[in-house]
Amino acid sequence: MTDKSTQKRKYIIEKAREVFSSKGYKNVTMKDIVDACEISRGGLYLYFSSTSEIFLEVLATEEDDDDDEAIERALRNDATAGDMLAIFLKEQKKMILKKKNNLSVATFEYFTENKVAPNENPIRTQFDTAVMIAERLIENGIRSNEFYCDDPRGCARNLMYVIEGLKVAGSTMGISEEIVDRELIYVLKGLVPDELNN
Amino acid sequence: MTDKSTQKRKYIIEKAREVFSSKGYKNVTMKDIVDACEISRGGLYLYFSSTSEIFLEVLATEEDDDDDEAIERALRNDATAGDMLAIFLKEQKKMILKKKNNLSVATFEYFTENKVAPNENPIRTQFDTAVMIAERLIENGIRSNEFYCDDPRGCARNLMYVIEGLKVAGSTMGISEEIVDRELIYVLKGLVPDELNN
Amino acid sequence: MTDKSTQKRKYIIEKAREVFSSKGYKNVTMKDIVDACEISRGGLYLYFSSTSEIFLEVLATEEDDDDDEAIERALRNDATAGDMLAIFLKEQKKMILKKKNNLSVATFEYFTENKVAPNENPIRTQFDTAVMIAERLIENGIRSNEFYCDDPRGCARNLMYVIEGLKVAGSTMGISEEIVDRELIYVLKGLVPDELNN
Amino acid sequence: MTDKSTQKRKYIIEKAREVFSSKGYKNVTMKDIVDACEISRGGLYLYFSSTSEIFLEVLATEEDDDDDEAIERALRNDATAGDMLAIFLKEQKKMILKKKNNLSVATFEYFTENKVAPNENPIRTQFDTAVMIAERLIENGIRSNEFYCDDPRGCARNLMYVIEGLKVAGSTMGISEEIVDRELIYVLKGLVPDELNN
DNA sequence: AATGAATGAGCCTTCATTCAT
DNA sequence: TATGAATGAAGGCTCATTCAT
Repeated sequence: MTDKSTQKRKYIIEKAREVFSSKGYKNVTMKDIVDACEISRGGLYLYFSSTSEIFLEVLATEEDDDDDEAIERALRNDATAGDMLAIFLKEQKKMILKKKNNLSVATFEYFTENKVAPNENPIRTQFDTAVMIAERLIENGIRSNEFYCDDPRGCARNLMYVIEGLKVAGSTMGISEEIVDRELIYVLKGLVPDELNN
Repeated sequence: MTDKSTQKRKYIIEKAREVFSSKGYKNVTMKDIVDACEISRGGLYLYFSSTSEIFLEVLATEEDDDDDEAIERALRNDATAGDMLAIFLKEQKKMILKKKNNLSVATFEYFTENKVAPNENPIRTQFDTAVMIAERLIENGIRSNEFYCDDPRGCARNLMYVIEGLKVAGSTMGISEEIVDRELIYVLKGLVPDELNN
Repeated sequence: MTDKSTQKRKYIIEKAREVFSSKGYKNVTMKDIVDACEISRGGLYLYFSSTSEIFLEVLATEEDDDDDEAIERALRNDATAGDMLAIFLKEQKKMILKKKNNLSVATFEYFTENKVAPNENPIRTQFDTAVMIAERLIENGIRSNEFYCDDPRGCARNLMYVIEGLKVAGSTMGISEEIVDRELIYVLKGLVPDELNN
Repeated sequence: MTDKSTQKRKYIIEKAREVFSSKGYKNVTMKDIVDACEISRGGLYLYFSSTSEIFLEVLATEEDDDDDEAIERALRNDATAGDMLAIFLKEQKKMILKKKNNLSVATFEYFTENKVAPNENPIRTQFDTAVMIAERLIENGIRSNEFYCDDPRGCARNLMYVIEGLKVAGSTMGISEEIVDRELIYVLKGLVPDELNN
């Protein structure tokens, strides 16, 4: 029972993720999720009692992410720092350009109307994690003399804020791959010793 | 007549701006605006027939902005480039920290569900304008030897994307003034000749 | 004033006739009439206070009808009874096939929901008039030996009920000119001495 | 489930029939039907989403009609052709005089604003059926020498158009039983050999 | 556990009617 | 007289939520 119902919760979460991914947060009704899950209205209420509750669980339940894995693999092997940062940025680009399932719109919608304590806020957690990863990658590069930077954390943060900005731009004004590249390269230039920039 | 009704339109727009400012876009109903304006349901329909229509007019109607003016004044006088950039950033900070009426959430919501031709998109226009202003200010600083930068436009863009990122962060994770300052300073450091950074 | 306002009433009536003619009765709003007359909402209320009131006046105000006139002319001259009946029926056909401005739908709608004393009912009046005319035409024909009929009034009534039936059929099922002709001819055959039918 | 909901549909249809019967088509709102059914607004929308949809089903769902049955019975026994025609006409009279649930007004209203392909038009179908029945009855009478007529179909059609005309007259001008009788008798006289008319 | 019919609150929209100018 | 802005009642529709089965 408990086991079975845990399974069902997971099932609902995954279906709901798809729904939020394509419709954002506010546009999603319980019926949308009921339909996606092909269960009954009442059935859904046995597990969750609002879209908000479901959404939080969707966020809490990490999607299987082969990307982080790719980075882990790279870190374990002998990839150069540049290679690894490239992998990281490629992932970020996918999200900016919506080439991958993307909860960012839904998340934005959710957290703009539901204020949450900072430390419980998955958005912040994800952001902080991303900053940390970027920082680690940059430090790696510094150690291997590929990059130069006297404030790796500051740089990582700058990078991530630029990426956030690009995500918004992608959703609100539309943005081309070229523009994303241009901005990312601008940031990266600051990491490369001057003589290489010429 | 026409004059009076123009007044009323303006009145509605301003009330609506407050509403969108505090509730975003999707959550706003015609009733909300009716209530804010203290007019009748039918009365509102005399002027506008949907929240979307109203919202677009809110965007189109520039809020009286003493900030641009402040910058203009500064430009006319003998303010240093640094002073002027400071004024510009102070304004941006206000928006990030929501210390001033802020449509960015509503705007985000609107344009994520209503795709618009790039050149008609007020968001993009505003963004481009801000980039232009920042670029101009930076160039000023370069001319007066206050700043150093070999890609003023790139730097202006980087600055604005960071600011966009900070706005989102402000809306979704919450953000303190310190953090905003830290990020802006990080960008500015890149503008100042190295010897001064020490 | 009185004179001027009488003119205006007439003006409104005629514009309203067009509206009722094309939209029926129930679909017509005060605004429709206001728009057709190009006057103000309040202005219309100075003359009439409901669509019902206007509609009754439309009915009461005979439309200038060149058809009756055509018949009158025919009656004055030496047209044969057959010619005259043909003119009469041609008019009826126009109405059935909606080739002329036609209040019959509006009238039907009005009188099905507003019961009126028989003698004040313009529909009945018009119907009775039409029966009378038909009767007179038939009698003419009998006198000239063109027609044969021992119950001219009954025949006239039968004719007019068939015509009413054809009007409904025209509005509800659609009806072709051939069918109208066929039915009218069926009735007329009863008027022609048997030997001529062969 | 399906069975229960089928029952409910039927229930709604029957209640709606009464409503349309007494108020016509255009005056009927979803609320009227909700009230008649004593269900909730939302409940009705579970089954139907517009008055139009409901009305079409009302038309499609034949009301239990003991009349056709009466005729069938008569046909099976040794009723004379005259008897049978009398039964048929009695039914028609009921409808003309609104002594039985009568959708003709509503139907008229519906089909004057919703044009439908002729063969899908239930009004036409019903009319054609009635003509056919009348024709059959007349032919019966001819075979038994009760009636005389050299164009049974034409006569049947004439009869039905007169009946349609009488229905409209009933709705718009009001009509007495005597008048109905008079008109029907007029038509029937044409069926009876002359010598009997005296 | 699961179903899905039913409810009713809440927003949308239109229109007859009024009223200050 | 004439205007047209303003009102609010009425009806449409959707959706979260409940509940009998």
